[in-house]
Amino acid sequence: MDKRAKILAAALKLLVEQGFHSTPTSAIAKAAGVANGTLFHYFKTKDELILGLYADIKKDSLRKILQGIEGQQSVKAKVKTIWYNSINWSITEKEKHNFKQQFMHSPYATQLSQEDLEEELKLFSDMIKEGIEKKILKDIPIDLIYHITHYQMLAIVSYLNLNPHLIEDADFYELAFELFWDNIKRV
Amino acid sequence: MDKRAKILAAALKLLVEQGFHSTPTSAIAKAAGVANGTLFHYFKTKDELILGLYADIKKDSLRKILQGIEGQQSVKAKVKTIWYNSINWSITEKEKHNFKQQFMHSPYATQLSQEDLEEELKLFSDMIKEGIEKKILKDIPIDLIYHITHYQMLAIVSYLNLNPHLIEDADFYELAFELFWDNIKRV
Amino acid sequence: MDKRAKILAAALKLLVEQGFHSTPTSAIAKAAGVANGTLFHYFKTKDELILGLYADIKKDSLRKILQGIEGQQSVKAKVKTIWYNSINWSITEKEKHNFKQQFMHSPYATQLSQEDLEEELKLFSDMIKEGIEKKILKDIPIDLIYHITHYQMLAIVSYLNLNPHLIEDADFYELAFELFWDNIKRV
Amino acid sequence: MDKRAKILAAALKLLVEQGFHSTPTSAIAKAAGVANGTLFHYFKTKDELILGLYADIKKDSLRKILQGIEGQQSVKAKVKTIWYNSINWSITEKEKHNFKQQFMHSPYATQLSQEDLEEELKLFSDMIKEGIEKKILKDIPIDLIYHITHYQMLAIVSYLNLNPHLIEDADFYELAFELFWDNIKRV
DNA sequence: CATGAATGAGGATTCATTCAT
DNA sequence: AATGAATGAATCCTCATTCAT
Repeated sequence: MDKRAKILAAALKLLVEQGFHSTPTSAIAKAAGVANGTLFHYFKTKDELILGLYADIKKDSLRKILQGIEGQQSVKAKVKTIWYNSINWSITEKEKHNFKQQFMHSPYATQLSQEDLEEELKLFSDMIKEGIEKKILKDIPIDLIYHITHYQMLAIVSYLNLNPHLIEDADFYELAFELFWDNIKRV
Repeated sequence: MDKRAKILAAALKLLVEQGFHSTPTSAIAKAAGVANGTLFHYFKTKDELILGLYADIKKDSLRKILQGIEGQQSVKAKVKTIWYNSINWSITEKEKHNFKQQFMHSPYATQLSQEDLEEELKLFSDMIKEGIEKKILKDIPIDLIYHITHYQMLAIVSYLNLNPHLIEDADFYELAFELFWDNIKRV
Repeated sequence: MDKRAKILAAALKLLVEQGFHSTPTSAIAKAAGVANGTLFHYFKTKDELILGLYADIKKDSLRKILQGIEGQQSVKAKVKTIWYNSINWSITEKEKHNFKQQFMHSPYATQLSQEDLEEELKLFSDMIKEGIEKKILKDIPIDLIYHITHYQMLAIVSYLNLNPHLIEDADFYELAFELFWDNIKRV
Repeated sequence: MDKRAKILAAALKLLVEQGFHSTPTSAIAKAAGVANGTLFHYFKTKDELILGLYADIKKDSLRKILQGIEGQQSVKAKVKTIWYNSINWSITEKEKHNFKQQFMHSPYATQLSQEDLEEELKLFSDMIKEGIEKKILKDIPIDLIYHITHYQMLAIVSYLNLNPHLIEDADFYELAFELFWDNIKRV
């Protein structure tokens, strides 16, 4: 692992544990095993480090979420794959998930471009559109469906973190997905 | 308005705008129209101010959310009242809602007691239990229903903030509630 | 006990325990059972309180030290009385003794007038002069004898505080006085 | 002189002049010609600076006090060497002496370990023991002799500071030592 | 006399950032 | 590229003192 990666890894751990402002860059450098100044060689400012970390995490998240979607035929199967991948990523990459949540609810979020915010929506809007056209999904605005979906997944992640024994329980995922599907499917 | 209230009001405004750590206590005092030391006369530390503000906001939120629930007969009417009150509070008290969200995703949240975290759940669990027993709601864990409900409301609030013209649209609330009701009602 | 006395008593206790600058006037007022402002009604400033406390303590010390000296005939008996009274006062009024020591080694000491500093010396100089003239004491400067005497007593007080079991031991006082007497008596 | 030494030198001067609590760290840094933060780079807290200064001064004092003692044969010659070295150090290093006195009479002194307090006693106890065994010194507890000796030296230092013309007067030192010697020698 | 809320200057400490090596 | 000593602005908090009641 090169120094840049070491710094990012240390930053992720400490920023999530202690919060953005309560984590000095010196602590990050120390945890990364590099000198104080080295951190600023790779990231011009602390903000750049945090924004860079967010970008890295988001890229990682999107990549993992889309895995296996190509092989799926039906809209429901595609949605299920994404739904499962999302929750799986948030559980296995708990620190990254927490970082994202903390980031999105901090003043840093205002620095994100419109484009950035809508990136995820765009990836899924074709699939949602297809679902609506095929009368599988409710005929409501695409971004409303996206919103509901996103928060449904957050609900399940939060619930799993409070009930960790369910993480390995395949039945629970089935149940949770069907709950969610009732929410958006056309009746 | 007494000085304590002035300080809390100024704190709410600034903390939401600039974030917890980027808001100096001096700025809060100035905005409240009191001397620097006065803030510390009412709140021993900045943390105590933030925790105190959270407690105040939570109390306000719970009070408003429960309004009018006594008059409702059916489980669905009760749930609808709470659902509507919640969203209404989050929209009309946008700053307070944002503060709560930022607070819950910050390291401050870890300072909350278990009791504190479950307070809202407890208030609603009887109603949820009644719904399950009467075969109106799905037969799944109470706290799972609570979780889903909570996040559904967050989704709608977030969606309304992105589409402010819908805030006055009664039809949208009907639509959104029915969506949500599909999610938890027994089929 | 009136409020002024209560304040002085509380000040003595806290100032000795925590030091002059680490003891807020608010803590003194609280310990004295009076309001913050009341302290400043009796003492215009914190410095005035400390100086006033010193003055009180010094007066108390001098009064006790001179007790019973009138009844003594010989120079040695007079010196012994003073020597014993001094040590006794420092042991029984330990807090006052410690306050005096801390005061004398602090920058406050520079605020004392020359007169103030020499008051004790003057009280004893006649006795010392008599001792020298009667060839009982060594023929060395009066203030040197006074200095040596003063520090001898401090030595014994310090030693007694480290060995508290000797405080009740009359033999020890005899021994200690003879040691000291060897120091200043003419041979 | 490196920055750490510059800070210690400035601290010594200012702390003695103005007292521990009346001397801001900013004033020390300024006097040392370094930035405010630099002081905290070398000393984590103001307390650590003061404790560190005390440790340095004590080391310096002990080193100077023991100089030349190896060459002395008799117990009296050894004691005289130490007595003279001690007074000499206190007079030439007046600021350090005053710092030590102020420190020992402040609440900082309670932070010293038992070991720390007894270090000087231990250095001299062999010599005192030898003196008692050879029937040169009075047969009284070793630590009592040490106490008396220590305070005798303080008395002379205090006297010399009030009478500076005697500092160069070799006869005075002879006189003062003989006075002291009468105090502890066996008769 | 007594109170205690209010003040605001002052001080210890932190920390992002720079830069000479 | 890497280091870590050095910087000084920024911030939390303290506390002597005032004053309206």
